[in-house]
Amino acid sequence: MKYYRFKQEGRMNCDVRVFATRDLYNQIEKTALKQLFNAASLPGVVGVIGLPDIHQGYGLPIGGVMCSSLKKGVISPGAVGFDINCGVRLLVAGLRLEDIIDKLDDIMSGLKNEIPAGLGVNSTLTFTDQQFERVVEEGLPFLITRLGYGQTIDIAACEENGHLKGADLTGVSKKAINRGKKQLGTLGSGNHFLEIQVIDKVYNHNSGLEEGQISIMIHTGSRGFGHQIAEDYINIAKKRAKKYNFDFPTKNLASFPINSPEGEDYYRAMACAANFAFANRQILTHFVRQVINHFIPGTFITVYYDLAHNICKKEIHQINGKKKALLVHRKGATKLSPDGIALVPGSMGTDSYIVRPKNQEALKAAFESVSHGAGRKMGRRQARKKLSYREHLKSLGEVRVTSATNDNLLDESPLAYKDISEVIRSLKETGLAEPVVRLKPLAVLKG
DNA sequence: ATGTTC
Repeated sequence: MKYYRFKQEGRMNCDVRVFATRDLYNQIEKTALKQLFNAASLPGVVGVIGLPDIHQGYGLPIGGVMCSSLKKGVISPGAVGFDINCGVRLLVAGLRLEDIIDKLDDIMSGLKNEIPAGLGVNSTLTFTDQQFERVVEEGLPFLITRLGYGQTIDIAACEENGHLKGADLTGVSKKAINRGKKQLGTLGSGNHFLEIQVIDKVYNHNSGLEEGQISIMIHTGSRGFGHQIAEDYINIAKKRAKKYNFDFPTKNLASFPINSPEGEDYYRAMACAANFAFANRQILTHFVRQVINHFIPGTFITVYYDLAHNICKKEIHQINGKKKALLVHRKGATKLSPDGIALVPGSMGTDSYIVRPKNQEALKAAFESVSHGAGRKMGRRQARKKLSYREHLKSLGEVRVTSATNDNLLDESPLAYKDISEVIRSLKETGLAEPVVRLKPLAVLKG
């Protein structure tokens, strides 16, 4: 286990641990570290960690985890971020590379036709007010058993069974609901993608997966719905700072006491956005099943796992050797599944991994968290300026890219992201995780 | 990330 420990001092309420080797540590921005110290200074915060690839974010850095005491702590909309339950789902098909390779182009254009993608794009589906309310409050169990999008066996394969409890639409603005209702069943834009992959290396045979098998990865979140909820509550938190006599170390970490009316409202609204995102990935799964079965009838597609990158949840962890009930905020970080696996996606056109914990002590010290994927190396604007289309195409190699909009292609180029193998190496070196399976992209539908 | 800049 390898981490840097910053002892509690000044306004901090707890230590900060940053999982990194010396090399990695030297690459971390000062501003990202400062954000961790700020997080540790919020009332009732009892644990803050940074994962090896942290970089500056809004309030809390991407790759940051902040735990507050459920009794005395805060809940911070900024620490969850704007894309609530942005996350990744992995599907496994009963197909091998040779079964699909000749039909890949047809399947990709089928997916492009079926799945709305891009900024501000709306769904092809319509939901009544009541259906929408039940989907976001009850999550996958309702969507699957009552609306028919998938099979009940899919539910158990998702983090929290695809349903964050306590979701309640009453604290969600009309504006958020109106945006959300039109967007359930869409891919989105930016780094969101849908990718067909082949399993090209199995490090551990307990994974149940075989080399040459086909998988599909879906990366999307809660679209305008979660974004609006985040914006609404961040604004409220900034305004209420006085009421609760909070002197936030930075505005962007504005928070509520967990047990305040506003704090409870945010949790219930955040849970709605989390359920929306689980449902969104489930509906896209339904489209994937339809399209692949259209071209290759009889194909069985299972959900391998589905996890969140940006969320806060009530969990039990050890603090100073004692079990404590915490509210764990993860931003650009994921929790290991009950089976002890996590998905670590690469950028568009690069490898992804399934990982498992390497060192149990590190796992506990990190509140069972690992990195969420290859972070950005260049900002969006910087990527557009610095990269040429030719370099970008070359970096994609054999990977076929279908873009919904052909917009901002360079923003999401593999060249604008860190090398995923470096992220995996850093997880190994810090003892957080090791690879179980490597997935190689064949074709990607870019959002 | 996002009907694209508190």
